[in-house]
Amino acid sequence: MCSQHGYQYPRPAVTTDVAVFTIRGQRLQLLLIQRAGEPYQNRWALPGGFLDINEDLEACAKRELAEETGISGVYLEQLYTFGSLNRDPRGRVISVAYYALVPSDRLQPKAASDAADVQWFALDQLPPLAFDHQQIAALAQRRLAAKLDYSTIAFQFMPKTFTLSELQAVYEILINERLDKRNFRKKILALKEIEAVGELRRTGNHRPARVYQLKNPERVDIIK
Amino acid sequence: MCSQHGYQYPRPAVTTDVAVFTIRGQRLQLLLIQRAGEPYQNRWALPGGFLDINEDLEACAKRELAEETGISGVYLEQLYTFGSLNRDPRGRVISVAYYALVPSDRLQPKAASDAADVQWFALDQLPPLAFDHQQIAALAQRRLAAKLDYSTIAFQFMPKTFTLSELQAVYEILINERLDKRNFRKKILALKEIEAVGELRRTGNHRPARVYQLKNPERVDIIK
DNA sequence: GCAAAAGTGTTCCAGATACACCCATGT
DNA sequence: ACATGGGTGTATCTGGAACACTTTTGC
Repeated sequence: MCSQHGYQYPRPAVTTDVAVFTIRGQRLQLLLIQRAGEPYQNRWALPGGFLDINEDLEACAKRELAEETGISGVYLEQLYTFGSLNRDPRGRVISVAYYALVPSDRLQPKAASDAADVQWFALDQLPPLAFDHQQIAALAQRRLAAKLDYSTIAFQFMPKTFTLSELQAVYEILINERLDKRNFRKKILALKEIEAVGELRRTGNHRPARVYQLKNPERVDIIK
Repeated sequence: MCSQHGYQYPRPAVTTDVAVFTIRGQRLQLLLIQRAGEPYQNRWALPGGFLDINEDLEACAKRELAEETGISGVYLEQLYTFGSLNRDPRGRVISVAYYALVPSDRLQPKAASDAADVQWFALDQLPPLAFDHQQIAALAQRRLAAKLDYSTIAFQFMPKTFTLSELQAVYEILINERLDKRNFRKKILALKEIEAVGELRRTGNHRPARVYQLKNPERVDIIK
């Protein structure tokens, strides 16, 4: 099989791993699976697995994510490719890492296939991770933070419809500081990325809020 | 050989390819090699090649670059990993793409090993490229353009010592517009990334220019 | 009527932009 | 002496930051 393509040298294995983020309980959280088999049995790890020979890289990331956690249809972007010689005890394994963002209303992952358990963890309370997944998670977090202020990536954490206060709360969690309400609304509306849906949302003993939605839900734009 | 690591499914081959940029003749240019063998014999392509099983990804990029073009010791950064099913007629090949920047005084590439020829091409006059290398080059160029205004990456095009006018000329070529001399100098010096070397450079019938150098030549900082 | 979040404009400041002249050299 | 690129400071503009009160609802 190895020499089927005319290049007969030993080949590394290729995997994809995905750092899945969401906002939950006022915290940025990361989705981990507990490994069912060796190596690193019972350790927590990023969802991911081996690339099928006839499978696109991104398709592999999506498939493993769906198989291991039940999550699909979320924003997914390639992060970096990790290939240190000893990152996997099974031998030479190259991992093409992705990161994904899940809206806060679709976060009921279910353990499946080769994962013993699936759980969200706050980023400042991660358990020890398998392989170099700590490094991957850290890079993903940095990339996310960087993209916050020159793209509309934060919108990918929002459900289909949301209020401006909900959006502001997401931003405040992500950058970890309070924002001025008027400046925030001015800036967001100036982006022309969201539109009022026409309804009001009443959630308690106070004035109801306008409901908004993304004009292009799939799209992440570069701003600035 | 395939099952030496316990994972016995067919594996893709892994390569690295490098988009090498320099500034030459008032133009941003890309380094290409002419392929000596099949597939795409005689076509122009990015330097690159197969990953050795005991070789780090970045080491592979550096090695192929040195072998095929004689270039070494330049700024190198991972760009993106390409893995479309049919990007290589030899079969399933994943390419981890890098990009590199070469100072304008070290740009005498020499064809070696499996390259028939090596040449610089202006980016708006590229020949047809092998594989998906056109796509890789285009992405590299976009990444370079993006990094220009939030990092000090442009300094990597400069030789060890340079004048502010030379630096400004590089910026003007990269962003393709004229800059104001006073504002440019103010901004660059405010970065505190370069220091006067103490000498003057006399190049013609006019006042000699102060010579500068990078404080941290290897380093690319994120600014803003 | 009171508590609680939604909604709304203006002033101020800092960083970017526009702009013109003298300096040192080679011929 | 003149042509050529090197070197310098100030006024203006603009986008971001700071800031407080009224509105609508549920209880």
